[in-house]
Amino acid sequence: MAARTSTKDKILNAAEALFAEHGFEQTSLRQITADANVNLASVNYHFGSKKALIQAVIARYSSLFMPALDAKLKQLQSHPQISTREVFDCFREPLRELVHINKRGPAIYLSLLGYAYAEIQGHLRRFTMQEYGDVILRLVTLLHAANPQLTAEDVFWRLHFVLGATVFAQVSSQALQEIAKADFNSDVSAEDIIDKLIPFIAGGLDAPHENEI
Amino acid sequence: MAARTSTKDKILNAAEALFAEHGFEQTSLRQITADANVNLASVNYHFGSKKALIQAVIARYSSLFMPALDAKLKQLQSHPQISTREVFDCFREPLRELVHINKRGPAIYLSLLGYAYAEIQGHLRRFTMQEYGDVILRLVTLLHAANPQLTAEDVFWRLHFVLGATVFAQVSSQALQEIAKADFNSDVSAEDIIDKLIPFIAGGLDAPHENEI
DNA sequence: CGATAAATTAAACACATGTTTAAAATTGGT
DNA sequence: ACCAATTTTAAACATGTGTTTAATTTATCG
Repeated sequence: MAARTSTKDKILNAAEALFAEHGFEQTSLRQITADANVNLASVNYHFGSKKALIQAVIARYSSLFMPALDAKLKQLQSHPQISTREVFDCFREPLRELVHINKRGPAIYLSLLGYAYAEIQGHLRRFTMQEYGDVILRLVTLLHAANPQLTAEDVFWRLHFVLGATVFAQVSSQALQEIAKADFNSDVSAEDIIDKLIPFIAGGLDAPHENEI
Repeated sequence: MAARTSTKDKILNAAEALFAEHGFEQTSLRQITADANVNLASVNYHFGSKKALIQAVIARYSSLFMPALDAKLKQLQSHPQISTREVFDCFREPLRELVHINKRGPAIYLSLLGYAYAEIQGHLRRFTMQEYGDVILRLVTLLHAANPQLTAEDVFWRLHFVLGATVFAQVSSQALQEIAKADFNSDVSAEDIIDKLIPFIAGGLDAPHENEI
């Protein structure tokens, strides 16, 4: 037997790589099945539809990441004093654990989240929100505890700015890495980007509120 | 004559609204021409191709925005002391001026930039960079002057985090506005979002550099 | 007006997409 | 080894896409 991995897994592996690089809608089933060395019709046989495949790809990561993040957040919750930085550091290890799914798992998952958030009209976002809404709630609560000077609404908005900076950086990471290589002669990995990102988003979240210019 | 505006402008107006909402690839010429009350073939007649239409839509905004931004930046350049906040405030008025193209011009332009940056493989980004590269350079230089404690590379990365937070917030602004309305009973306009955004990105850019966790 | 150019139109084109079908191949259990 | 269930396969399907064509209409101007 030449193929050790099942057809289903071959599809998932090929799909997540292509989805992370080009987005969901821009990736065709023919590209996926060609990369996976698998027949075109097997996607619909094993998953039912392309939409279901997309959800399966994301679910495989979320089901690993979200509980791990939740555990970290719960642990932090018992602390008497909480800083924004500590909250975001909770993401680091659960993200790293995603290498068990794929060597580039952390970057892939963030890209997937970005596309899921931006592309499909609320569909995947709503799915994630109702599946892991309690994790998000805990996250917002902790951030609010770390920044009592902000209103709950300000925390909400800044959290989404954070999400934007993160997924955008990840989605366009390849192009940015090339530019950085050309302009600064520096090699930055996906993890290096996260290291650069965390001080930025922590600083943004901690910024004082201002009413007008 | 029922139509005062030319076919070319009707196409541009319909296209930019659809592009800003759904992205370039997700918007079909048939949607555009239907919204514009115009024949399908007229797009290729007036613009040559869909790609050329996309560039024309963006160019109409950039040719107004970029010189205005550049003027503001030049003006700031003569100041003896420069803060990050002052640099970003340079964006405010040029953005507002875009209402002369469209009432929702500022939001549309930011969305267009977001899709241009994320969707097409470097094509539009490279176009913008070589057309307005000097403006970008002036921007980076000023940000570096405002943050001499950072390396040039750190400024580069943080600037792209800023760009990510901005376009992401704008692209998903509609969904976020609805959530904010439901959760906090607040009405926030596109301009309100920018008001919330600027302290955040200034705080992120001013954050101290850190080597490791 | 009348002729020349410009613009609009309906139709077709060539191609890519997700999905379905029905036959063939493979597998698993007794 | 056999039969039944599962899986794989090639082909077709229906639909949507950007683009082109050729005919018609509208505008321009001597």
